[in-house]
Amino acid sequence: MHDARELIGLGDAAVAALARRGFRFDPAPLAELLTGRNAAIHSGDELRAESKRLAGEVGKAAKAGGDPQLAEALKDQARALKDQVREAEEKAERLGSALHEAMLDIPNLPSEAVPDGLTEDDAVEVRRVGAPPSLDGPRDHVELGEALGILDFARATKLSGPRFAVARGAGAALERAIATLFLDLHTRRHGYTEFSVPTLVTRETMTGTGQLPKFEADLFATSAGDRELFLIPTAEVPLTNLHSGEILDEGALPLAYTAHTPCYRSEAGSYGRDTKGILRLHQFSKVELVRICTAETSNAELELMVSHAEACLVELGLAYRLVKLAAGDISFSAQLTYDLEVWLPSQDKYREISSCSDCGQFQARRAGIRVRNADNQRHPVATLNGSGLPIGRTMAAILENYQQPDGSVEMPKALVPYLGFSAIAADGTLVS
RNA sequence: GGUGGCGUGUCCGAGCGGCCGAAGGAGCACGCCUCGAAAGCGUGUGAUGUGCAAGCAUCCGUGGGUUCAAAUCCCACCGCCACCGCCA
Repeated sequence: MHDARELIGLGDAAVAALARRGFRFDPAPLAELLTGRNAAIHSGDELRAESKRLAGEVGKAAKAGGDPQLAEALKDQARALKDQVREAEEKAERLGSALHEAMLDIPNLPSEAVPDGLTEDDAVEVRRVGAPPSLDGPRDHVELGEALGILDFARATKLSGPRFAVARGAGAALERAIATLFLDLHTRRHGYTEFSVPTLVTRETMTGTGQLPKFEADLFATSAGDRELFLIPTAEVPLTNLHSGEILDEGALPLAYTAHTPCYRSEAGSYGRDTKGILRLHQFSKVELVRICTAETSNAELELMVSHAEACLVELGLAYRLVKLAAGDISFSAQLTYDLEVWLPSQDKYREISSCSDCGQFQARRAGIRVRNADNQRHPVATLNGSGLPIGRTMAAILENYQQPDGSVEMPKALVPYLGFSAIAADGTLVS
């Protein structure tokens, strides 16, 4: 969420910046709500001050044992004043919440560093790392996974419907090994603190990071009795909201948090896309990175976080490229986003595996996360989040990139200690 | 789910319906003292809104209510603690 005064003050610059991401912004009605609300607050304050003064006089009149008629007259005045106070308060409340609701629907401003364009095709490539393997007629991860007996889509559908997967034997072990490798990497080498967090969260928590109120259709929700909880689409939500409503000491920043959690997404609106395999599921698991820092350092922090996500791919020996997303393609809360795309031999192209975003102060304002600086001033912090990395897509990339002509799949060296085997033979047996 | 107790500032902890944003401690910051430190002494030390500012207003778990006036009275809810029941 933006600071209303600031956004309105930006005027045409804000309109232009939001237009870059395809959002039509009209500051006029907001400005009207803001000035109306402030005027109502002001008059309410004045009336209340007068009311307090009167109450004091009533007290004096009554205590002094003075004129009881005077006290009664003052009470009448005070009663009349109270109606006016209430009126002003209601007006301020009404205009204030209208303003707030309008503000909740306005996306973050793309940073100037973000390239123009509205689609993923407008992303700008930053660099390519590693060389895709040369494979003759590569099989895709679905074919490989089913042949090896480590992925079972038919039974997953039986259990839960489309867009779910079952991993079996070495497949399940592989998921577990990948997650552990990533967590070890981030906690031991990159300095992140690991968390285990709730994956069901309140509406308020979802609003803090910007998933709500606008994108309710993308979420799975649960209810039990009169309780309503949402399944997290990413650990970004609980990790970032860990500090909602808090004032942090500048010296404690940056905070670097990681968690491995299941993620749930309705995937509404992606009907035709990636219907096959484990690239796009309603439930997947992911190791997430979150950094909380001052607004001034968020640029550098984003570069750092991207390097941490990249390290996962380097560690696994997977070829990838880094792209900077176009203004129209970054997520609602982001002001700058890098995507990591891993090479997928079956598709003969790079596919998104990580999204690393600098949300600036946008989420912090919603969630009320602030920092106190040396001068005792308070400002919203900056929040960043990135996948580091999703387990399923990583597994798909490993299967496809490490497949051998004989139908077996080698395991990346970094995973062997976690797995206890170095390859899966074509018939599904493990090679130690 | 049942019964009882409790929810006040960074923490502990007082608080009679008006003089309470709130006593008193602790902590922290600064100053004095000291060769330096500890102790001691002094001063300061919450947040939010609004306003150029001075200021004004709001906040004592949350939301309602009573009253001219609520941290203080009433109601509901939430959370925490203890015991009981149930349970992975």
